[in-house]
Amino acid sequence: MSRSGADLALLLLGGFRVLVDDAIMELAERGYEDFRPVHDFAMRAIAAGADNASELGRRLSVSKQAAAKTVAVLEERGYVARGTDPLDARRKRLQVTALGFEVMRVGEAVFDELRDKWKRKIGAKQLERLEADLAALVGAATVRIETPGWIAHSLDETT
Amino acid sequence: MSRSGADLALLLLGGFRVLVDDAIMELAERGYEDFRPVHDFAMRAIAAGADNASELGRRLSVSKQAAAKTVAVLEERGYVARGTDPLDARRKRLQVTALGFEVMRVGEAVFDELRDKWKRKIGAKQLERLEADLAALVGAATVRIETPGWIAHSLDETT
DNA sequence: CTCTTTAGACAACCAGGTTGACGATTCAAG
DNA sequence: CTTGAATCGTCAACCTGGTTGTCTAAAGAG
Repeated sequence: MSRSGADLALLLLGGFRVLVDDAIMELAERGYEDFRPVHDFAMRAIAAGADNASELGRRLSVSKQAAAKTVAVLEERGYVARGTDPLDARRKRLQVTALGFEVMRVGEAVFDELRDKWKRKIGAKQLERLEADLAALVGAATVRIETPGWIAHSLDETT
Repeated sequence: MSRSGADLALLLLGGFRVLVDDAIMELAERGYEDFRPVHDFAMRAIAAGADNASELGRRLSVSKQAAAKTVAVLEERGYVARGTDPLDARRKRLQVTALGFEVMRVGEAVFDELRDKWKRKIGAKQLERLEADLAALVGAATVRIETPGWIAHSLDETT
């Protein structure tokens, strides 16, 4: 049953989408409306020390303007707070709020539950094997989760 | 080594991106500049009988305007031709050109080569296993490859 | 012959990125 | 202390790839 390479790509994309769509839907049901992976990524980066928009942009490999937009929605939802920096009047210091940490925790739990569901379907051993194989295949390539024309551009146009 | 559910999602996305980015790069090197999965999809649909923009839109679950835009780039690159329909003066009959079929064939070959590379890395048996597992997990969910706010919206908002 | 449906085109808009410019502030160097 | 370069955040304009709404022309049903 030798599938084609294109089918393999579709399966991978399908797996990702099923997982993420389910997670977003579940999060919405639990009261966290329209929470997306990119939000989680940004909050993690902020919690990890990217406490201003420019730095956040650098960490996410995105322009500072794009980072600022993301921060704006996170602030609006109450997931991060923006204060002034006493040491540098240019900066707006970013901080993940309690609510922000909560939604991150719940998001993690939701993903873990989904993974458990998969584990029950194909078995723990095989799921770990699948993950190990994928890790080997993907290698060191860092996954940039947003990427607008994602399906379009290669990561570094060596053209 | 129990990974988290979020990591699993990232691995799947990473696998897809590595595959697709490599394929696009390889296609570009072979002279097919900026050829993307969505183009292949559209051409297949056209070849399969969606011979006008409105029908194409319906098949791809996309507005007829979006379909028309895709057709425009395919026509510009010489992959599809647009003629008049003798039976219906409203329609512009679409046809995949010889060049169009060529790029589809090459694209398929490129993907198959990439799959072979993976096969050499983790073994034929295990790759087939991986595909079978993914197929079981993804289930019947049809993968809509474009999807603009893909990472955002769920397929059918049962909210 | 008239009413409704359909194809395709045009325009306006949206999301989520991009680049460029700019004022305010910081910092390094003379 | 002053001055020039770098950096922060913001604003504005633009790009891509979708969307909806509107319109004309053609087709088809009654």
